[in-house]
Amino acid sequence: MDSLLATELKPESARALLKALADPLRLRIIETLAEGERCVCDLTTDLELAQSKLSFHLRVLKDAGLLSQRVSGRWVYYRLEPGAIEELRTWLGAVQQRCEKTAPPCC
Amino acid sequence: MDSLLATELKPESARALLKALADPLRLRIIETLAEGERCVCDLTTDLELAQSKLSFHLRVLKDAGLLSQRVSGRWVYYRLEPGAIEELRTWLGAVQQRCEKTAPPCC
DNA sequence: CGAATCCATCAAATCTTATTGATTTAAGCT
DNA sequence: AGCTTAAATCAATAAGATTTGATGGATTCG
Repeated sequence: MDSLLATELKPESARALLKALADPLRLRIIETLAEGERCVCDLTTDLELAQSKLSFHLRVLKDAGLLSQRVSGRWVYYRLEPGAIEELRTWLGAVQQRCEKTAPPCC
Repeated sequence: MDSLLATELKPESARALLKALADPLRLRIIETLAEGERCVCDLTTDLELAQSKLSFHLRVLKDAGLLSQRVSGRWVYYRLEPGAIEELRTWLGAVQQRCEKTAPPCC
């Protein structure tokens, strides 16, 4: 029915996305995963991070919907969920619309 | 020379924008200012906020480039800087591009 | 001038996030 | 089974962000 409509992001989810992206380390993770799916152990060496630290940030990104994971044996592979950023852009577009009324200077 | 090119946002500034937007109260301020320019005293009553609290968040938004201010006598009027959100959207678009290579599953 | 109003700033208290090192669960290996 | 490795979780701490109430500068008004 509304399959063609971009489902408007809940403010709550939008904020989770914004907050997740607003961190330099997490952006590094995202840039790295842009190269392709990686397992946690490769990420720790590539990014030179303590394992538990990386795990913490991966969780933030996953909870926000920016990453998904795939488990294979002992390894866990993370990859980007590119739709998430698209949704955020759409949401920002809506905010922008509301802001562009360019209301008259007050008083 | 590059006057027509959207000047790419520095990561530092992008993060400031993301962080500034990732807060419910600050989003309320933005939505309110979307109605038009307002002085701080009107905002305190409209949003029912302590003055120093509002002042704090206005500063965060202004430092991120989302608001600008105009001083007139005792009053300070804040208004949206709509270009800021546009810049953020552009920046997000660039991130998205980098992410959409859809690299092959690892291993 | 003196009183009142608008607003920014400051310091202290509190709340939230991030880091660290240790522990735990699960899987694979010999 | 015992040993090793991968990764999540936990508890303690550190670091940041926000809130609160107080203070001070600037401006207007009587």
